[in-house]
Amino acid sequence: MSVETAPRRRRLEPDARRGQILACAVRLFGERPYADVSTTDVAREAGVARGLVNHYFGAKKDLYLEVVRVMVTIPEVALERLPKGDLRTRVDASVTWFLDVVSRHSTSWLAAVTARGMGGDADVERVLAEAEEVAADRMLVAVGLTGEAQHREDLRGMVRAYGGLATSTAREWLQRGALTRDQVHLLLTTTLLTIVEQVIPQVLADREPTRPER
Amino acid sequence: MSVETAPRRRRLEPDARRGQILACAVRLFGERPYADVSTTDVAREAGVARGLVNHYFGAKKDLYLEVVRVMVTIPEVALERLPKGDLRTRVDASVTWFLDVVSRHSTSWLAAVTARGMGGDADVERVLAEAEEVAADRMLVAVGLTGEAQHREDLRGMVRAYGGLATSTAREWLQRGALTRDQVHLLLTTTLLTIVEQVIPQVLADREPTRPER
DNA sequence: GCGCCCTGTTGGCACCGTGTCAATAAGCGC
DNA sequence: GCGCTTATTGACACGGTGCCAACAGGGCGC
Repeated sequence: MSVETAPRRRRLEPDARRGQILACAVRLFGERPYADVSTTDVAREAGVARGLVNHYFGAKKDLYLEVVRVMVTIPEVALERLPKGDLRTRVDASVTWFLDVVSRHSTSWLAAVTARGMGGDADVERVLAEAEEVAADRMLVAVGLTGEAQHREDLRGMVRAYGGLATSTAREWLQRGALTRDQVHLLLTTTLLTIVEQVIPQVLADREPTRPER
Repeated sequence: MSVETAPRRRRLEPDARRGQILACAVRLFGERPYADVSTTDVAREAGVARGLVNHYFGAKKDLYLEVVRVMVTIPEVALERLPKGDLRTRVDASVTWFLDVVSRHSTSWLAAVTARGMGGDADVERVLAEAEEVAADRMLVAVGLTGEAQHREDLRGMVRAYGGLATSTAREWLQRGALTRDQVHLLLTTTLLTIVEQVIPQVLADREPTRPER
């Protein structure tokens, strides 16, 4: 009667084990704040000794960085097939796409965005900033503002700021339930349209008072 | 030659001691993230035994809550003397006031806002939410949207969302230096104007399809 | 002025979570 | 089956936290 059907130790390939632990960590950090999740919890969840977590990820903060990176990495699948139509259409489609993706991964996305740096940690801030960066660039091409090489930095700043609006608005919808999806959609499209049509042209114009016309 | 000018122990009134410790904590948490500030640091900064910190504030998190509460509490002095003029004027004045106050207390304000809950902590989130609430209400009266009793919740949601834009935009200016104050001012005024004039009327209209006209 | 008592203040204790490392055994090749 | 590589473990030390009984500052009554 072989009771020991499961050997207490099972060897996995490093990549597999690492991925399994990371998956468990993502789940736990998604439902509880940073300080309330111990590496022991992660290890228990993965059915593994606590030391192994440190072996694969180093410090707890490093594990958390990986987790946040996974959480904010959005499936960059589509978005390549919507640049047709005028500005309003593209803006509308972009907002729709954004609301779709955040509502689908709402819990983990909320956790990642809410966890703005476990109290101002520099490294976490960096990871969030990188994600903002790619999102902003993607948004720039979506609304067709790829040129303007010399103002690229100003534009990125504007779009990153708009990202803050998108984040807080989505939170009002998904977390607080204070707004409906339609209201959020309306707010985000109208605002983005205003920024692109009114704010950005004025910024581009103001930046070169040194070279009037010619 | 009385060398012992300073008795190693000095008794202060509870309020005074508590306030002194809190002031030191505000300074430390303003320049370093939550995890990097130990209660020992706070005690040393205040020239006091570590146990006293726990005696007055309980757990470290409770002290942090007090600190955040202090950081986000804005001097509610003025703002009562700007409701003259049309909408554009009032919006402009409100944004100017906001930018003034955040730039004056930039470091502590940034620390508080960036510290979105030390990794999603519920209590810290609550304190931030309360601050957002009063800021939103203040903004509502500033732009003259006090009526509309039945839509108050929707309006507050909108304004809170706009607060996210204000936050991220100010961060682009103060922390990243990616935008100038003029650019921030332009973005915030134009956007707020759009929200009040275009988005909100539509929301108010859409909410009552059950009572068409009469 | 001298003591007493109230209470602000201290130092040390026990506990928990983390990071590290040598020891262990799983599983593949022979 | 044997041995070797290495994934995995358990125990150790360390630092930070919360708690508590003991201490002493300084105001009060005498």
